[in-house]
Amino acid sequence: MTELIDYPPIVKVALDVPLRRLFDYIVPTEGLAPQQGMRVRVPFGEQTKIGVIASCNQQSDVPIHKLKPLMTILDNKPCVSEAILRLCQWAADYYHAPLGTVLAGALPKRLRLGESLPDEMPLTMHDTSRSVLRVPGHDLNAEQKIAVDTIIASLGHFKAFALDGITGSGKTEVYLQAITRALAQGLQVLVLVPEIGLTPQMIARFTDRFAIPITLLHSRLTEKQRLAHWLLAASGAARIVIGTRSSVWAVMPHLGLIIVDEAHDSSYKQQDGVQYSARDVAVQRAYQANIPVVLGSATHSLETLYNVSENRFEALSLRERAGDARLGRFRVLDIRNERLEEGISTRLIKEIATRVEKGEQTLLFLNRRGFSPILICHHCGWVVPCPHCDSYMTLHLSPERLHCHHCNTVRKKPRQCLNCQSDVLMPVGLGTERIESVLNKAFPNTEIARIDKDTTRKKGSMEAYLQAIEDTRYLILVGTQMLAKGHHFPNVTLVGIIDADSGLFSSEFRATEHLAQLIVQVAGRAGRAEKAGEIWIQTRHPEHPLLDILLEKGYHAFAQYVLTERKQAQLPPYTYMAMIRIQGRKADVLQAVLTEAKQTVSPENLRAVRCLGPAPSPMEKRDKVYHYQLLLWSYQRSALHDALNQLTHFLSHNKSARTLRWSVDVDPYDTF
DNA sequence: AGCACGCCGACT
DNA sequence: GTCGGCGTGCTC
Repeated sequence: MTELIDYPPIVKVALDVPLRRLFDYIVPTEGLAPQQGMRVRVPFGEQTKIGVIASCNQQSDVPIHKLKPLMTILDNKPCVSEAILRLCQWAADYYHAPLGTVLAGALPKRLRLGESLPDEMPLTMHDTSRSVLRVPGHDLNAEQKIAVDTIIASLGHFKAFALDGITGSGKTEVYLQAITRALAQGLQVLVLVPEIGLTPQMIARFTDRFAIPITLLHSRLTEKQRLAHWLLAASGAARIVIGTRSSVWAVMPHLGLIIVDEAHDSSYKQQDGVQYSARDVAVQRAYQANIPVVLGSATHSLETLYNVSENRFEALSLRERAGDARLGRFRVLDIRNERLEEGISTRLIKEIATRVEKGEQTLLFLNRRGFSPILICHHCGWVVPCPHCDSYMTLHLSPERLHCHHCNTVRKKPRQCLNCQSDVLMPVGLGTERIESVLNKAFPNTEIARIDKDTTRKKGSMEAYLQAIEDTRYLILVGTQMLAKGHHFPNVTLVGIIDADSGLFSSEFRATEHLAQLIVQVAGRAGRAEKAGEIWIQTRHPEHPLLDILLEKGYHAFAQYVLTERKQAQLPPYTYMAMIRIQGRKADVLQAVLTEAKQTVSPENLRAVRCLGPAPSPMEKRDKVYHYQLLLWSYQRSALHDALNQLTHFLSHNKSARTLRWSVDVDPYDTF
């Protein structure tokens, strides 16, 4: 036993390396006492790294001669609070990610790089006697009042709410009044939004209402600003924090309420690195902190609606449309055998023309940018491929080029077919640019705005477009679904969904859900009091049951129908799904590694977990790299979890797998 | 992920 | 001769 007594104090440190374990270091006798959540600088191989102490005063499994002493303890009090460390530990476990990587995503870059915390944190303001309100709230209708009262009554304990409110139903007013009460109790409030640039109207409502500063956390901040704002939240001085995805990790010592606005939005799912869902992490955070969380949306995800039906979440409904807003009318436009002008039916062109004459705006959606997805030889059928991917190059017109949307390769548009030297190369298929050009021909004297990734790349250009649209400087707007997020366009009286069929017949299992969300979102965003908008949907399947249910009975009936389909197909939310993705330069190696990995899952686990693959990803080769995947799903979360543990264990230790890139995606958003 | 080490090919 | 390609191994 003497060696136990003589064993020096050690700390377990989480480092941002792709190794799913902690590293033990000897604590030098000099200096400050280490505590959980403090940052340390440690030697690591030939380098030094900054990590976070995950635990203290523990035994090490590593022989003492292999342990190195840590270099410095960077903090004199924990930089990561106990609550956030616990949340990160949960996430590391749930998403099968290294704790150090999760923690790295939770900290501002400057803290990750070792910048010291200020000695004196800003003093915390807890003057609850002073009013936090600049102006009193609006009068509430009956449903709003129930919602606010229910949320307020749950302050102080865990409860998850699905606040269901169409645009204009007064969801934001419910947030504001619930927040007012939380602030009056001296609590901090965290508001998550999909993209800060798309919510200027909401932020304006907050700053107009509250006399206290609103602290923002989003990607457009400089690192210096981000650190300052983060510190305000961590000190408790910031009472209201509005932020995007990664703000779900912000240290907030007096957190009392979390709101996730537009909770169905896909931008809450991180698609690289640790593939977490900020919506789900927010619910877990509320659970751990024993506080309420409100998920707000007009088109809740099927997961959320399922949680409501299972009584895990409580539904709060705002069905009345407050004030002057009116929901648009739907029209299904059967385009079978119709003459199409570059994808747009003459009927839709005519409808646009009547709006243009009246000076009203039209909004057209197509979820593909560029001019045309392929360029094909009219004589031999040759299509211009991407040299690095298993895909074809998208034709763009201004500037004229071929562009691969998967690896960003750009090349000149060829004059002739490289196969048969024919000079008849035809663009096939639709993109936003093509829609724009046909409308320019049809409406030569009308201003047309195209809004997609190509036209809004520059900082502030989206905001500029939104302002110009509000000022009716454009009568026709063409865009991808980024145009559908967050804005209300009162002068828009016509919305066109150019291609509903690509959503109805996609191989992605969430495609119909996303199409329905888009349709309902745009229906709520267009129109005003005296003139409700019309939503025209072009399809070759006007009798499609999903379209019929959505338009006749609404999103909820649609959601129930799709849920029964998901149940029959054994898909989420009835089953739990995960995806292992692996990337490398040799397809056969990827296939072999995943095959071997799959074989290591124990038989008792495989009985409860279904495993599909290994298979090449939908686009096998992307940017010179091959992608393979293993799809797993189970009725039992724990069985899936165990299988993932076995797989990640194998991949971490297997010789050929260690040199490859691989990732785990729990609750994948798509199977791509 | 980084970084070192080590073994083969084509260049000042 | 050696510079540098990337396969292999390791990080408390």
